[in-house]
Amino acid sequence: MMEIHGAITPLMDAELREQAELDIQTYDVLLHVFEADEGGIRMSSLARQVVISKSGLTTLVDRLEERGLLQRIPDPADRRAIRVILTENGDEAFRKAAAVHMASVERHFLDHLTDDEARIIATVLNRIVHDIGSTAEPS
Amino acid sequence: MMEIHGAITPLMDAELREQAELDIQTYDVLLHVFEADEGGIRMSSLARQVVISKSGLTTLVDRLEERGLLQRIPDPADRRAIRVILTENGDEAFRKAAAVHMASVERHFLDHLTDDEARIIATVLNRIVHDIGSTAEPS
DNA sequence: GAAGATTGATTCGTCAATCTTC
DNA sequence: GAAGATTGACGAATCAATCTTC
Repeated sequence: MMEIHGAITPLMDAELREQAELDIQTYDVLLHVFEADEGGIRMSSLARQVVISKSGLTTLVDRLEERGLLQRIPDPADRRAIRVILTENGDEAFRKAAAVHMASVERHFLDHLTDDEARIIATVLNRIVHDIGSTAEPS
Repeated sequence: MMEIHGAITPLMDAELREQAELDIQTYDVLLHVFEADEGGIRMSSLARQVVISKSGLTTLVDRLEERGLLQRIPDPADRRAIRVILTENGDEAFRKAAAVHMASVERHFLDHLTDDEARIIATVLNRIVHDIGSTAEPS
């Protein structure tokens, strides 16, 4: 699995860069902001969902805000917190990137599987995600 | 799969660091050097096998040579090339790390699968590795 | 005092350029 | 001129420390 991930990720990353001007890390961030919708999502919550540290997310959001894809807004309920939302441009860029990404996943992964295999893999992976989430919660 | 990888890799990386004083990247490099054995392996060949650039590998091997785990030796057949071999310490460190890593893989991954599922996944992943290797050979 | 977020120092990876050997 | 490897400049991620608000 490590090998697959190591082989496929660079391919998808390259395709996203070329066709959507986004790296895969950024795509992941935009995805979670997109899914949040309505009032956006907290920085700390976002940092937990993507594979990046809190401070790493700060600088990444800095860059995306400069590019006009994201916007920071104050949290109405907690003055310590900052919420992040997609701009018009960010929404557009994400939708375009999502199409590219879906095509990548299909071509590099799903096309190599039968339906039965895909079902089994989905089942297993979901189970592992669930198991890990419940047991090994690192500090 | 991205999610699993993002969740498991940090766990295994942390365990390797704590119990074997190696990060997962380094483990991967030592593994390939270990598998080469007898005369070692070329830097460029190693760079292709692990997920890292040529120059990134140079600096990583620099650090591992300073720690006394690896050693550079001239290639007897090609004076441009440099071969990398494990030192005694490197061999010992790798064997220890391998034990830790195997235990991690079992606990975080294999234990969540039935034998049938493991077989199917192995089959599928091998097929994908093979397919990718034959089609998308990036320049 | 703890949670949310940022900043600064350090570390490491990548890219382009360079040097040597084929 | 191409392949093997290294170097230096630059970008970005992590950790610890800091500031503000709860």
